[in-house]
Amino acid sequence: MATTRSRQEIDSNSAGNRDRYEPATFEKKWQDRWEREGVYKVPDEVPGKENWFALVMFPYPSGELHIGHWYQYSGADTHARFKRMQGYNVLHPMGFDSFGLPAENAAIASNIHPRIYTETNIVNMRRQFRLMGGSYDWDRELATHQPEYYRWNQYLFLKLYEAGLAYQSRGFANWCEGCQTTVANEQVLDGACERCGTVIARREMDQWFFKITEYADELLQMEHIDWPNKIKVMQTNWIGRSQGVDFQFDISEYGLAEKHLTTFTTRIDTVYGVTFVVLAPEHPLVEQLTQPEQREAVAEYVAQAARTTEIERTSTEREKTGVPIGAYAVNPLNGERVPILIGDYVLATYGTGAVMGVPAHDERDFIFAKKYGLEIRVVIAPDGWDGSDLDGAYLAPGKQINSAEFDGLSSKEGIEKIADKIESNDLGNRRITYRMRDWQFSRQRYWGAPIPIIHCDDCGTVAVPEADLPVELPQESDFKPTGRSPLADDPDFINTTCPDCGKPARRETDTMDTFVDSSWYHMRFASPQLADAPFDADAVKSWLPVHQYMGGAEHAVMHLLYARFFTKALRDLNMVDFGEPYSRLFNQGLLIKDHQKISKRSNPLAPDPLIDRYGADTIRCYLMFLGPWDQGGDWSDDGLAGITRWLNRVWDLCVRDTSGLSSSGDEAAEKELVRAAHKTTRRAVQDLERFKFNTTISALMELSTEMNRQWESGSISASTWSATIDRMLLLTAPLAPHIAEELWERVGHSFSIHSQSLPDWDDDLAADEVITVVVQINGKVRDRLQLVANVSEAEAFEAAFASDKVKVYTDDTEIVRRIYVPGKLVNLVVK
RNA sequence: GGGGAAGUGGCGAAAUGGCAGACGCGCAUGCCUUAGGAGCAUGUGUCUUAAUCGACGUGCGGGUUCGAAUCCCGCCUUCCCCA
Repeated sequence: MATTRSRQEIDSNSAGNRDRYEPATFEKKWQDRWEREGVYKVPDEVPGKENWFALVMFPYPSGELHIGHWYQYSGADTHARFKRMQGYNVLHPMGFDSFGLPAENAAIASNIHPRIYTETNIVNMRRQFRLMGGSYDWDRELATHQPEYYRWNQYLFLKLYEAGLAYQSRGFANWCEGCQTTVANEQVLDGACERCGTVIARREMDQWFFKITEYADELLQMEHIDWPNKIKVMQTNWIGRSQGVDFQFDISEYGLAEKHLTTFTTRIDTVYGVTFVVLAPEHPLVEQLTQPEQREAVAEYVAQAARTTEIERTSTEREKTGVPIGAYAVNPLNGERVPILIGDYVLATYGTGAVMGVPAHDERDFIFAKKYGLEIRVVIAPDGWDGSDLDGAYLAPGKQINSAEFDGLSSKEGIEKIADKIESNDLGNRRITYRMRDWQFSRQRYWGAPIPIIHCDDCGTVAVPEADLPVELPQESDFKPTGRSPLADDPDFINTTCPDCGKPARRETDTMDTFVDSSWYHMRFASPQLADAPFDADAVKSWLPVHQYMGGAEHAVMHLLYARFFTKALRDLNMVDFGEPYSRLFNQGLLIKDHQKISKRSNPLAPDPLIDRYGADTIRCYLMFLGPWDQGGDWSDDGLAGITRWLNRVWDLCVRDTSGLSSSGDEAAEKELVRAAHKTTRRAVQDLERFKFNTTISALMELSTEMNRQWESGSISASTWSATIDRMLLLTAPLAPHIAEELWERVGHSFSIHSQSLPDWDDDLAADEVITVVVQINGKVRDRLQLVANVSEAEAFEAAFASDKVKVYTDDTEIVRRIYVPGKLVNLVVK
């Protein structure tokens, strides 16, 4: 330091030791003192204060906070600080989502044990969160890879398992070759792995599921939560509720055990238009129904379908293919015998894996029928249809024709009446299906919470007794992925005894999806150190549900859906008394740089050098000033100067020598300054509440300009000046916590500004005395009048007619209408 | 293909039925300075003008209204989600 003088030191020396804003000289000092004095420590209850749980989605410990993290976390911190200064008892905790593939893959790449890698990263990121000036209560920090945390993951799993909400089942799972594990449907984007982009394959294996579908209908109820509509729409679409009918075709002629072939349709009104039936290639009856002469073609097609991804199979662009299997099914409503085909656009996992082919009224069936020369029979007549062939499938409602006794009904009535007939004749049932599948949460990887299950040859699947939790991850396992869980190759881990019969047994070796960890972490924050339960009932009552949740929209149908499910399940187990985890949700936008998402791997921008150069407050404010927080922004260094200048100006205003100010200033000037202060307070408080940090900063910039102007006029009293300084600092504190604290001390107040209340505003003091009334002629602005604030309508018109600029347009014309908007505008409509 | 969000100066943006472009960047001119990646002042949508006045102006085209960036309809473009 003695030899390398900073630019700012040189500046201040050459400027005659002027007192300048040098964040490096005090930011750390305040961070240390906030921590030492526990400014952000929060007890569960404070008399006279309402609790406010401000939760921001916790990060993966990837190693470095990048500027995108800063964007997310400084906005959330600003809002939490705002709420604290509004008088709430604010819980704003931080933790680490420290299990999972990113840490594990990075650890493998650098050949370090995932635990060492993760914990090293956490140390660094905790340091960086401090540099940012986050108002976290570090006593409540949690990390999901710690046995103290994941034992409760295992505990909650057991509770769900006992309640029948977790189960193991064999079936086709989404296999990611890149990640060497299965992933849930929610983690497949466009047929590829959400994490690594590898195309997902189908692989049949034993997997664990949570019965999220049991809550499908309740998950659709979102009127009572204050969430962005966008997220609600995405969840609704993901759940994909559709009402339809299971309808049974007769296949008894083949003498199989199964006498019926069940199809699912949402358009039972078109049932008289069925001219074929399509099965998914994986449908269990395909094998038995296929006739000898078709066997070869069918086998080939089934094999080919198995190699095709689900996304390809259902793509609307792709040609629909299929092969007949030589068998027929009888439509019991009209006795018609129609061919059965297999087609890969039918998925085994949706509905019943079989659909009735109605080419006249379904696009895919239409193309399919054209291609294979199948009959296209119209049963829903379009308006004014002349009986000629259709150019394409007719999907809209219409009138039933060719539909036996239902002819003449509207298709809407047809849906109900035909369903009634099917149910009363025992040919099928109304059924609701969902696009959403159960949540497949077992992973064949090392770095996750072991599923606490023991497999015994005699007793079957046995839950690990609660007293034996946690089932700890073995420290010394070879953690490299092999296609099955690395735990399966660790004899010390896998070999155990059955809790029921005591004979040798094997442990389950799959680990849990990390979304299990994050489905309840908000509850753990209420009592993070509790040793004998996942959470303390009283603490949960104090803090939950989360008042304000903040984070990215990319979790819409993953974390946010899973957490809602978990909360409802725990409610039904009488562990909590609410069904929604997050009462209010706000999604910040994405910060990009050079048209790319900022991430550690692809496009890093490290904040540490920026802080060295500009200070944490400058970076925080700059990020918040880019634009509305929910819209995201584009990082560039260009605009930083504006924030630097503003904070310099704030500094300069606060360190001025006020000894020359008089005890009574000029009345008009004082009024003007007070008005500016109250207006700014109103704007800032209202905008902070709505996460409009950019306009909050604009308002504060305007106030600092106005303060300087009034100072120059020399007619402000010492008391008004200092009251305005206080107001400005209090409003700046949530955004720029360090400079606000430093100046709060310098102007003579005691520690800490962050324990103060935000100032109130008085609408009367904020009101202008003179207002500008716009005069329009036929909607065009022709003059602007300066009038007293409480001007009457008559006076306003009188003033308007007196204006020479207006007279030009009103002479020799007839005024047909006059509009008056109080305090704002006069509009004269002339002819 | 379906659903959703958005489109405003050279740039980030503000205004959600009533003065378009607040605030900031950049730029220009001037002041201060040995110096400027510092500070201060003034100006800055386009056309026209010496300057005013005036005209035009919120992706494009229509509509509703005394009045539309804002509401409605159609189109184009970009982004997100789902196929």
